[in-house]
Amino acid sequence: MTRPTAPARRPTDAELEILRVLWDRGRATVREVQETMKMRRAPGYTTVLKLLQIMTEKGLVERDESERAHVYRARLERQETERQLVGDLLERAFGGSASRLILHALATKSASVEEIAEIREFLDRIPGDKA
Amino acid sequence: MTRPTAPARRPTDAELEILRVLWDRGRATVREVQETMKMRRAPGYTTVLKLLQIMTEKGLVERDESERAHVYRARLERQETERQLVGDLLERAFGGSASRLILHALATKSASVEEIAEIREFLDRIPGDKA
DNA sequence: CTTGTTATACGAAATACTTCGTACTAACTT
DNA sequence: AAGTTAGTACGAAGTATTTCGTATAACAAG
Repeated sequence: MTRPTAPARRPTDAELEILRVLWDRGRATVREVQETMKMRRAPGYTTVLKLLQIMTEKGLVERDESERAHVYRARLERQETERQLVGDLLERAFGGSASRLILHALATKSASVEEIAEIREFLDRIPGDKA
Repeated sequence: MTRPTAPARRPTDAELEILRVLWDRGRATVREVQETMKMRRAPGYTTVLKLLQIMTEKGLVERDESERAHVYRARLERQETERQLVGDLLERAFGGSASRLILHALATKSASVEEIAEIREFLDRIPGDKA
């Protein structure tokens, strides 16, 4: 009865947590990922395994099976996935208006002085901005 | 076997689309929401009805049943929900670093000259920024 | 009053997400 | 060789999301 739902264009919550571990470490076994994640969420070993298997099917990660303990790594660069996530939110919630999203992000006050300087520099380098 | 999943802290895709219609119109019947959505996604009438019923249970929207055709409106301001969504992405993908998120948003090039000026003004008003 | 229109309510189906148990296998220990 | 350890594979359960059909009630037109 259900029209096939449009394919999810973004990693799920659990997938993103795993990807972040892989981005930080470059490559990791299931055990290593799970140990690292125990800090935050503490999913069981087989849960992480299952997720990595699914992520392999989806093409989110690559698996090296040459060793007994398979070694995984992210298929996309962190930057690329971040770009997708931001683009997705931009469309879904802000109708593509980057500034509205940015003002919210700035309002979280989590930006440090250095970060703000970095943002200024970036603004200065945007072509066509004559302000 | 499954530990109850932590409650989703954000509206789903379909819910967000409906909320956007309600924010734009202020209040609307199922019919009005569905007509407006036909442009983009074209879900059937009863689908929109069901979603609004669920959203009522969740407390995302309020229902006025005084007329035959119930009238719905969003419980939270657009701003508040946007803030939640941005905060959520910030945590999930950027570890709270607003500037990394912002640089991605800026890189989409969808920000107009006016918007960039607005962002600059906002930056200037951030206390403690002596750049 | 009968018929057609428009509404809500409700249930059910299909997919997706997350979790973990169980089975099995390879490797290491004693 | 037998037992222990550490790994993968697989299936299943529970919640969530999205979709729509069907039933039913209210209302409007003849």
